[in-house]
Amino acid sequence: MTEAVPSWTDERVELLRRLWDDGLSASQIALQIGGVSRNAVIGKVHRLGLAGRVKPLGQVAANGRRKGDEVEIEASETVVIVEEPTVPEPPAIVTHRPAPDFPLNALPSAAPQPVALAVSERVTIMDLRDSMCRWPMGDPTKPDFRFCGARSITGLPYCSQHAQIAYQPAAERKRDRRVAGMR
DNA sequence: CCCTGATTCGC
DNA sequence: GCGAATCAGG
Repeated sequence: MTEAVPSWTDERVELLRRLWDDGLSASQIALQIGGVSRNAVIGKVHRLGLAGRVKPLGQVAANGRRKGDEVEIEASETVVIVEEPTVPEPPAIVTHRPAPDFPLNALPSAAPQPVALAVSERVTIMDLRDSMCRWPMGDPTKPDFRFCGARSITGLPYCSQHAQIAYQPAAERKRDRRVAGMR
């Protein structure tokens, strides 16, 4: 069965609103809601009339694209006063309870390693640069402890692989039907 | 190249 | 209504 995604149910729309309002990007929202592409998210956002959220300060940035249309110099500059002059959009992604932190995987086999990717990159805290996945690998008390180090999703501390593990969408657990290996 | 959101348009 | 493809930009 292809367990077709419910489409935009009230709950999903609600979640979408929340996340969008929290300033998450469409792709991030798509990952969390699950089953939808970022395009789908953007499309929905527009249809809901949520588009044009808080702009990155200053630039009201009109739409950049206008196909066969000529200039449209209407728009009375009713410049919006930014509500919060000092709000850099912190990590508001905590909708589903995040990340298991290192102390946990000290357990025999509770270590988060369902990801069998080619662990080509694994870095020590020293080499952990920005935009690198901070998923812990190994025992933090041992010298061989490393972080995933793969490219993290913008705005998140993890790469796409680990982000999906850390931030699992509120799955519809009607009867729980987790089939391993979708996609 | 990575990422953003915006728009169009066939379904 | 939906979202892939596309566009425009950072």
